[in-house]
Amino acid sequence: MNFEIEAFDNDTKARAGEITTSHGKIKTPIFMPVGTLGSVKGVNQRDLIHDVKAQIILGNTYHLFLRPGMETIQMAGGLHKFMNWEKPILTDSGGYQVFSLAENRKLKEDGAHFSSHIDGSKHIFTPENVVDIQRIIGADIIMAFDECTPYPCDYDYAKKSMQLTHRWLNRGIKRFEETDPMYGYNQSFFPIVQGSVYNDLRIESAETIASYESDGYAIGGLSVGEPVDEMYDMIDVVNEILPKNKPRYLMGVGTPVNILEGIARGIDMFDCVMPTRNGRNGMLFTRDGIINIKNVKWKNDFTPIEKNGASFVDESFSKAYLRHLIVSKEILGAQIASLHNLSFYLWLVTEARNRIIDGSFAKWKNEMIQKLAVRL
RNA sequence: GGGGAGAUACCAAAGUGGCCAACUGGGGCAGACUGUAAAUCUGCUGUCGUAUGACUUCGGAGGUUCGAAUCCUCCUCUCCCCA
Repeated sequence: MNFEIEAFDNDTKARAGEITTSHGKIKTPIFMPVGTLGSVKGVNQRDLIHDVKAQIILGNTYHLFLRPGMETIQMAGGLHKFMNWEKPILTDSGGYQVFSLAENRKLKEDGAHFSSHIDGSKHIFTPENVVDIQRIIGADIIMAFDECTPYPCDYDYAKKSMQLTHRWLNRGIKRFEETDPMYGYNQSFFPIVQGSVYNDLRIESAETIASYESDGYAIGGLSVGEPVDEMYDMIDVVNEILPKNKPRYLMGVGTPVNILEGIARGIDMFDCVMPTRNGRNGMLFTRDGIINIKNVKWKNDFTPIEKNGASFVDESFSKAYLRHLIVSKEILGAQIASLHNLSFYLWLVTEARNRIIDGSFAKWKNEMIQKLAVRL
C-alpha cells in the first residue's frame, strides 16, 4: 500500500491524497461506508460503485467470523469474491464489538472472551487470531485488536486499557509479520491509538503507535459519547504525533460536521454507520441541513428529496413519497434514504478534497458547517 | 316475524360498584441513533401552555348509590342465527 499527499491546505491541517491498494486507488479524504456483514445495509454493490461512488468499504471481523464463518469465506476465496466487490475493503478487528457487547465479554491478558450474540457459543479473540481471521477475510486494510474504552472512563481504567491495547498491538504486529496474505495481494495492518479523553494518555498512545512502521494509523475510542470538543482536542493532540506522510483513520466518525472538523485536523479516512442507520430511521443529510423525513411537515411536500443532490434518487423521488415509504416501513424507503445519505457523505468528502486542492477549503468548510447543523 | 349478542378514546380491544382519565395492540405525533446484536429504541397520544392539580368522558335520557364505564328503566343503533 502506498500513500501520496497531493496537497496540503494552507489554512488548516487538511490534506488531499491518494492511497494505492491492490484493489485500486482511494482519493482522500475519504468516507468508507460500513458493510459489517459483507453488505452495506440496503445498498447493493452496483449502486455503491456507480451512484454512491464508494471507493472502499468496511467489513467486520466479529460478525463475519460468527456468520457465515471463516470456512465459507475461505472457500469463497475471501470477502472480495464472496460479495463480488473488487474495490478495497477494510475490516474492523472486532475491538468495537467487544466494547459494545459488554454484557457477555471478559477481557483477559490473552484476549477477549465472549459469547456469540447469535447462538451463545463461547469464543475468544486474541491479537493473533484476529490477524489470522482478517487474513482469511482478505481485507486490504486490517485493524489491530484493541479495547475501545467507553465514555465516561476513569483515568486508571483508561490507562490500563491503553497499555493492554499496546501489548496486544505488539503481539498483533508480530503475527502479521509472521504470516502471509492468502490470496496473492498485499494487506496492510493499522494500529490504533487509544487513551480515552486524557491528553497524556493520547500522547503516550500516539507515540507508541507511531513507533511502529505501518502503512497507516487509526484513532479509536472516540465518538463514544464524549462532547465533540473533547473529541476534536484528542484528534489535535494525536495528529501532532502520528507520521505526517501516512493515512490517518478516525474510527467510527461521524456526523457530516464531525467529518469536516476531522479533515481540517488532518484526518484522511472515516467510517460511520450513521448515513445508513440514521437513513433507515428517517434522517436525511443534505447540503442545506438535516431532514427528519418522518415529520408530518413533509407529508405533502412534492419537491425533490434534494435539488441537485448527489444521487439519482434525489431528483427522482419527492420528499412526500420518501416519507410515505419510510413511515410505511417499506424496504424501498430504507434503500433510498441509505443511497441518498451515502451519496451525500461521499460528495462531502470529495468536495472537501477538491477544495483542499484549490485552496478554498477553510472558507467552504465553515459555510458548510453552518448549513449542516440546520434542522429543516 | 322469532331468538340471541353487543355499543368503551382515531381504530381494535380489556375493564363488569371505589385502586379508572380507563390495561394492551395498532395508528398518529415527536425524539434518539457516531469502528451496526438496530428496517431499531424511547417518550407523548381526553382538555387545561407545566402539574403528586383541575375539568369533561365509556351509545342517549333518566334512576339507584356516599360513589357508576360497571347495577336498574326506557330509547337509539349494530351484528348473528332461525323463518
